[in-house]
Amino acid sequence: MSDEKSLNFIEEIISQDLATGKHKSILTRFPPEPNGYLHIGHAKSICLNFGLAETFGGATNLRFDDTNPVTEDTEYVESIKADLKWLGFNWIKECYASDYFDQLYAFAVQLIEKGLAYVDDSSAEAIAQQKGTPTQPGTGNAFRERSIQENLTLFAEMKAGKYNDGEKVLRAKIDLASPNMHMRDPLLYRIKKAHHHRTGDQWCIYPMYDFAHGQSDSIENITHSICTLEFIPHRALYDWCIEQLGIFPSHQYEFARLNMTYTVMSKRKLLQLVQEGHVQSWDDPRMPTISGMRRRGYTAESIRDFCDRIGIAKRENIIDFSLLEFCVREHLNKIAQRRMVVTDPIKLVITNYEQAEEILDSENNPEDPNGGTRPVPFSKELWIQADDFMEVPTKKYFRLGPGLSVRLKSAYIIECESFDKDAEGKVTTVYAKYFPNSKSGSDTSGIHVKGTLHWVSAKHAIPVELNEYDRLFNVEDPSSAEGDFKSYINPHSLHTVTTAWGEPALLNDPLDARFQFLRKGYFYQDTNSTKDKLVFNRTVTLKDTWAKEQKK
RNA sequence: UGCCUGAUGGUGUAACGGUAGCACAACUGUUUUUGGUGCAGUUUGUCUUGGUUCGAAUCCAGGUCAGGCAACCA
Repeated sequence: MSDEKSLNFIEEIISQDLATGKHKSILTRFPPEPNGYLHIGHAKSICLNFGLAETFGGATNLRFDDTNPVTEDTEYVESIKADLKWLGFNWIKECYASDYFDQLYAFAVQLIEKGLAYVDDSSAEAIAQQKGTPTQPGTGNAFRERSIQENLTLFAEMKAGKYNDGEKVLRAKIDLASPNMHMRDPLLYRIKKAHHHRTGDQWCIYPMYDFAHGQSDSIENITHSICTLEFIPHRALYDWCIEQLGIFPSHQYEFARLNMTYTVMSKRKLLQLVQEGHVQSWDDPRMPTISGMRRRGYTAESIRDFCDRIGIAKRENIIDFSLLEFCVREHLNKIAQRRMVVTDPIKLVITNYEQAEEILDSENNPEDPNGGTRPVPFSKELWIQADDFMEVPTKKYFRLGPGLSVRLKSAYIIECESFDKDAEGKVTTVYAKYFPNSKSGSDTSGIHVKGTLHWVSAKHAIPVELNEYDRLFNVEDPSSAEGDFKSYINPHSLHTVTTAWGEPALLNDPLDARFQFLRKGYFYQDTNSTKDKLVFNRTVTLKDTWAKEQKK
């Protein structure tokens, strides 16, 4: 570890554990509950857990924390695995907490035998009340004093299905006066006569998180069990279970979860967005889900780079969305194929161009010396952007206007001569002459222009549809803003451009190609795109210093 | 009134008693056949009050602020 890069606090703990011989090698785990789709916050945890194993020569288990049958489903198991693979991570073992149900049951029996657990017949409300408050100790009840034998019998009956949901629970017997609420006789098992996606109807009692997670870690010999800050108060219980059971001492460490500006990260809120139709699906490109980002065109590399850059610490944070965008642009700039697409088109007629057409070459990627070129047809009538022409140009406007000259990318320098307007005063056609000796690559004209425009030959153009995305919320922190977070949804987060013209090369490009549409942004073909109707999602815009200049 | 975390520029994150650094953002300039990219630069920071020390972001004590802690969820 001679890197200049400093270690985060978990890496420091691990390198010490390795140095002191506490562990010969490390084993981490990523433990999602299969009740929803993975999002960028999970990606942080994934990159941490798998990254740690990579850095220190260990391995990582994928473990589904499936102890609540009513919320979980195999659909989620599959999507989680797909997202993980797409991100580029490989787990050494695929595990399920439900694989340990027998073992966990035996652990509970052990605790009862040691007089450390009891069956409680109280209602949920009664138990909550008896727990006291953070400032007041809890009070016991008579069930707490049941004999070991009685508890054993009752617990076996719970397992056998003798009781209904909510009739009885198994609780640990710890300390009702503990300043840590989680130690006030926490629930270990509850009755749920529900179908489990893996164990079916084999069980009707299910372990709670606190009785399943640490023991699962221990069973798998996880050395470093890493979770988020809200589990800090659970650690005492995690340790208590392991100690009382005398099993492999896994340890829990906590880091701060990811928050990002202009988005929400809780599963509950994301679910609302989908169910109430604010977005179209879990993989809507505006969602912070892994599948949404994938569909939008973010690369796995850029997401991993992002997770690397945000760091790991214990303080609450809210990361600028622009950092994610930076990571995406940085990667895409290196790999994206350059293409020309005109949105909001107006006609440009080259008055002195007499050939039927000619084929020009344009570089696929100026950042890649081996990127090669593609043929681009040029002709007398072209499409250009409406905002690349101004009837009365402002200062520092480097585009087209009466008498102004620009270069057409990979083609010729032109000079604007005149223009037509329609009845409403909207410019419809621009007329310009071209300089035949200014052809790209063999320019002998000696003319210097400040602007270069992208264009598409009208008779060769293919129609494309573009989905332009903006941030989903119009405030930085919708979750802590006053009122309902949904009232801060940006109504313009999706703008669909139905009449755009693309260059013909697009027809032959592979489905999963990454594009930069010159001067517009990075684009990626949508899952609903077809050969007959090409649909592209805007992954991210280009940085636009001209737009900033205009705002001044 | 309790317990647990934490506090370094706008946002993240380093500095492990000895020069407060890096990245993003913002802003300049420069290069450019993308107002992209690249390159160079600028601005902005140790929550507070005491103490220990030659020397404190770092150690100690008090305070302040922020977040968390009670679900038959994870």
